[in-house]
Amino acid sequence: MLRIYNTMTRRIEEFKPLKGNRVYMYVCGPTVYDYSHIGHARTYIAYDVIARYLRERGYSVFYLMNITDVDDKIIRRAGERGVNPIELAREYERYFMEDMDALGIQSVNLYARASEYIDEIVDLIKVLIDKGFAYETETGVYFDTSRFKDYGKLSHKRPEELLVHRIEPDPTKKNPADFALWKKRDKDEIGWDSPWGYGRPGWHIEDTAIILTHFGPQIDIHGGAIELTFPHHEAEIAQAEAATGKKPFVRYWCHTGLLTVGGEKMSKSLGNYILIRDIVKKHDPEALRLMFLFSHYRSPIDFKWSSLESSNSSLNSLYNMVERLREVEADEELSEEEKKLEDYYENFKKNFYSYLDDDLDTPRAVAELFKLASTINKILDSQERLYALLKFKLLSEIERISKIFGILEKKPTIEAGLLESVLEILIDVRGKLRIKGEFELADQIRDRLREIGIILEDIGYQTRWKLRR
RNA sequence: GCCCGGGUGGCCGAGCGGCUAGGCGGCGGGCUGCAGACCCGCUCUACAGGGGUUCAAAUCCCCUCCCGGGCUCCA
Repeated sequence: MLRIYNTMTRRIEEFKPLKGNRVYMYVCGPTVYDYSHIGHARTYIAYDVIARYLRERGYSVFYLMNITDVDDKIIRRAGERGVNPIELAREYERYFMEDMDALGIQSVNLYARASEYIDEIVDLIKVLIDKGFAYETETGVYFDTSRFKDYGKLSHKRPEELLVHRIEPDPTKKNPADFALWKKRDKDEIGWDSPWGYGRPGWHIEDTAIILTHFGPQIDIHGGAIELTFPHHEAEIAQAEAATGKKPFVRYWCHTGLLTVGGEKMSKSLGNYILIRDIVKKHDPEALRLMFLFSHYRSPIDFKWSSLESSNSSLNSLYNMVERLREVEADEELSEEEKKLEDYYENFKKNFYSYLDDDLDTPRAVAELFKLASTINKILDSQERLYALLKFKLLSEIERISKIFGILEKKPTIEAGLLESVLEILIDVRGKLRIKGEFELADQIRDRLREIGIILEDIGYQTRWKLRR
């Protein structure tokens, strides 16, 4: 039985989708006005693993993510650069996709751009006004939080707490807690026509419109980082439930812990802003994934380069084990030791999946994986061969795990550039043999290379190579 | 100020009433022409501090200290 923590109830609950084994899953995507940083990586890797696990568990998951391409920050940045905001958004969206690819995140079924849902957003706002949950002022259309009794239920805030605000509220609002559905703007800014005049959507409405369009009034999982709980997700509940009348809008609210660098939230002014693209240049993305798996998705993580390096070593040791297992010769006899390993393996499976079932407890599952690795290494140390069926079982299990975690997915391949370097080393060593007069060995190298299609030609003590046609 | 999370061994990080988590690093040993990988052992009875509850507390309760997040920009 799969159980998952629900921010709404603050409890771990049994996971039961609305419609059989179909899972509607939505995660708040990025605002594309800058390169993505490791905080994004943390969040999206966490949901990638959740989606992968649900699928491995037999659920048919539709994973939907929005791309916020209409937003104040985008407009400001575009203004600074003198470019069109949508063009700027497309550019950073492309970088975002590249980063997701680099991190091995392919689990999202559909990315939805806010700008392509303006009609749906306008329709949704109309419904909210008609039902008396929203009102128009000279600056925009606002959601009337006093009309929605449940406002605050997700973030567990009392109504009086909602009156506290850091930013000066728009004076036309009835209540400081009310939030914008439509912002009226001048024609010189990017925007769209609406029944309330030219302008653009508020921050929270796009997600609700996209969800209602693709999934309808109720979904199974809605995710995002913990910082989005209030006001963003609170507002989404208000918009959706007020508009459709169906409760709950979301069956399981998931929130991932925040990532800090040097104990503080990343910011450019602090100089602790680490981009995904800078990490993957120097480090194995799988090491980053493993680093995140070492802690629970809801726990905060303080990023340290030393942790990433430590995870890289851990990853290497797992790869070594897998390689040894792949290469060991199979036989048909089951030894006493192998019997024990088989029992251990059955036990491992039980533990491993029960930990993942328990609110995706990857730290404990990963711990089990390392114990398994150590057990496999021991047996590979103690005997030359491995019982064929056992070898097969272990390898297929590891493959399944690698699919869930998105690690150990690289097959050892040599790309062309590397192959050339290897050839150069070989030619260099052969040259040294010739200088020493060890022609027999040098000729052997030349002959064996010729057999596989590589021709060596000596010109004095220089050697060049070409491929046989 | 109010509301949430946290503070665990050299480092990272689980556990959340009794049952050796795990990883990384270091040291010693085994294996090895050398290196690497791997195995064994040690570092490792650690849980911010102070009270309390309990047969039993890192885990529950109270107080204090420190850190992070939210309180309409945020993954």
